[in-house]
Amino acid sequence: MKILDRKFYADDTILTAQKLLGKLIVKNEKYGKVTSGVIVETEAYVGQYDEACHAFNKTTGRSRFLYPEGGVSYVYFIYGNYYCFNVVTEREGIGAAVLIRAVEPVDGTEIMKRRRKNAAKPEDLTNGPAKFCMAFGIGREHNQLDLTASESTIRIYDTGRKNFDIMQSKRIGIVKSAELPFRYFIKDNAYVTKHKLNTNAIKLIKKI
DNA sequence: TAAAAGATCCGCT
DNA sequence: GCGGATCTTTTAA
Repeated sequence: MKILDRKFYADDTILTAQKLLGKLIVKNEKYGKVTSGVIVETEAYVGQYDEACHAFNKTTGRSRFLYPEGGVSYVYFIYGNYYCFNVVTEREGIGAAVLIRAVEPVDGTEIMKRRRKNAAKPEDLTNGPAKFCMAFGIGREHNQLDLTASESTIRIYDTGRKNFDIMQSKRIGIVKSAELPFRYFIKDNAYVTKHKLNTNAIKLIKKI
């Protein structure tokens, strides 16, 4: 498998959010083990005209990490309890990123189960942005990682997975710019976040 | 210095 | 489907 390179992330944020579906995210664990999963749900945060983006019209203590060149991680803390993991996109100076909302577990599921005691079923391990971070053990120390480097703790690979439909909907849990349809997910995948928006979603792309 | 809001999860209905 | 928990980050004064 091949690691996604800088060029992949330099693309338009909305396209990158779609292209990340079906890709494999891998994190190194102790004793040579890894946790990994296929990305099945993403959201785009584009900065310029998107008020929900942390970088909209400003640079703050945390949002300064949204401006490096694409392919770097952006991890932030939310609701007093949870972490969310993003991938910075486009070129240096543009504050935009893709939020990883859900993955389908591949390797290290026993580690994920240990970290996700509340998960009754396998699909509860990683079907949500903060659940994914809990299952993978992602925290502040994983901010600003270069995801294109083979020695990085977290990397994203091209799997060659195909034959799936991409669905589009409004984003979940935001108030500002809530009308923008920048959420993307793989149709009929059991590991996608459960939400009423799923049924109203628009069919977008057929992958070959 | 203080106050309000927040890219969520979980338990209960 | 709905509301509470919980505390960091941001913004305003």
